[in-house]
Amino acid sequence: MPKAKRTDEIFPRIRATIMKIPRGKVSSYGAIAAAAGFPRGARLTVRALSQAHGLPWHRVVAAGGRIAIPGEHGLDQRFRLEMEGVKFSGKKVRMAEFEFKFPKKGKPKKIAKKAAPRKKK
DNA sequence: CATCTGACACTAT
DNA sequence: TATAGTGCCAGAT
Repeated sequence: MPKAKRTDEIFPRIRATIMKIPRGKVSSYGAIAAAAGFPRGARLTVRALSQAHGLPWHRVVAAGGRIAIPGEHGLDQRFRLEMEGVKFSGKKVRMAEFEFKFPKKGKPKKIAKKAAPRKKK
């Protein structure tokens, strides 16, 4: 088995995560990456969206609900989100009301979780 | 193998 | 709010 754990698992995983975002909700690059298994892979989410197509890219925003897409595409994204029922506060999405939380894998065992211990090298 | 780039996140000023 | 610097990860050259 697997050892694959390579970049081959990155895109498929991120794509699947993005697909889980329900209509009318949004998520951030960092949150998606973390949910997919890459706590620091915000850039990976970016790549996944840019390379793959067919994904609800308009439901993905930067931290704080900010639209990180330059040019008119950003306005397009905002328009699409409003069309789905998402409201904005100035230039940002009201994350407090529309940020989608991904399901934690979880196992119903005791809670716990301590901050993510960073791997040191 | 070294360097740069990118639809980022976070902190400091 | 805006700008700048730093860290992160993978791909492109």
